[in-house]
Amino acid sequence: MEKSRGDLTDIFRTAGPPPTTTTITTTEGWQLPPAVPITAFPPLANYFRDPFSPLGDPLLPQPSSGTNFFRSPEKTAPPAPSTCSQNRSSSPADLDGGVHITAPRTPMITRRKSQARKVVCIPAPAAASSKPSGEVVPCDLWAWRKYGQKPIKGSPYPRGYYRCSSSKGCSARKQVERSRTDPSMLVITYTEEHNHPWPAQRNALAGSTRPVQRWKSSSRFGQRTRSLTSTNMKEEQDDVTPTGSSIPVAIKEETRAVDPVHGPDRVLHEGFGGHRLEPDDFFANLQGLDVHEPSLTSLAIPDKGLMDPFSAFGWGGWK
DNA sequence: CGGCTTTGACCCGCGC
DNA sequence: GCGCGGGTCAAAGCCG
Repeated sequence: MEKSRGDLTDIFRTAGPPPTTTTITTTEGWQLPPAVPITAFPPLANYFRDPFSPLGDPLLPQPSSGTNFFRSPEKTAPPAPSTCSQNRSSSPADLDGGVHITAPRTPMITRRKSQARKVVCIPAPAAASSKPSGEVVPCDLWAWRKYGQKPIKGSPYPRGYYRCSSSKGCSARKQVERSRTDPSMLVITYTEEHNHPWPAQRNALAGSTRPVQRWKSSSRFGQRTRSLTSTNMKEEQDDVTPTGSSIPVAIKEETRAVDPVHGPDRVLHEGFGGHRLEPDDFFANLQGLDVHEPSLTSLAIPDKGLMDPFSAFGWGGWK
C-alpha cells in the first residue's frame, strides 16, 4: 500500500530541491579514543556514494588524517538521545569510547549489535525547510528499498530500515531515524557494504522512486506492540510531515556552497547553479577541510545557512 | 509485471 | 533463564 506518511520514508523518497540548510554531522559526540586514529573528514562524495568502500573504513586508521569524522561520545552516554549524536539505542557499545569495528557480517547470521556501522547525521529536510507540504529528500545516490520500520523505544520517531536495491545481492543497509533530541536532524546508520559499483543513475533497478507526494494519513507501526506505546505512535505521526511537491525554487541560489577552506566569502560555484554537479567535484573541495568542530561539518551558505550536500544534488533524480 | 511500501510476526542479541 | 527491544522476514496491496 502506497502511503506517504510523511515520515522518514517520505523523506527519503521525496525528491526535492535542496534544503536551505544542511549540516553534515558525524555521529555527534563521538570521540575516538586517543589510541584510535582519527579519520579525516572523507570526501563526502565518496562517503555518500558508499559510506564504506570508497573510504575504506572511516573508523579505521587513516594515515593522513588529522581530523575526526567519527567520534564517539562520552562513554557514559546512554542509548539516549543526542542531537544527531546517533542514538545507537541498539548498541551503544559499538561506538562508545572503544568504537567497535566488526567486520560486516552476513545478514541474518549475526544481526545487529556488532556489525560495523557508520553513522551520518544530516538535517531533516522537512524540518530544515519550512515548507508545509514539501519535504526534501537527502539522497545518497544509492537506491534503497525499505523493508521495515519500527518505533524505537525512547524515541518518538520511528526508525526505517532500508536495504540497497541498486543491485540484487547487495547487503548494504541503512537505518534512518530522526534524532531524538533534534528532530531536525536525521540520523542515518549504514551497515554492511555495497558489493557493487554505485549506480551511474540512481535507482537503476526499480521503479523504486515514486513520486511520493501522496499524503495519506498513515498507519501505524504495529509491530512489536509490546514495546510500542500509543504515545509513541501518536508522536510519531505528529512528527511526520506530508511530503510535498517538489519544490522548484531558487535552486541556483540554494545550491551555492561556501568554500569550506576559504570561508563564506568564497562560494563554490562549480557544479552548482545550473548544472549538475558531480559529487566528487563538489566534495573534493572539502578535502582540505580541517574539521575541528567535534560534531559538525557543514557547508555554510552566506544567506542560506548551511547547505545539504545530500539534497543539493538531484542525482539520479528522484522521480 | 516488477518493484516498492506497509506492517504483523518472528528471530535473536543482550541486559538483568 | 527470561524478557525486552531491535532487526528482519514476508505477505498483501499499491503504483507506474
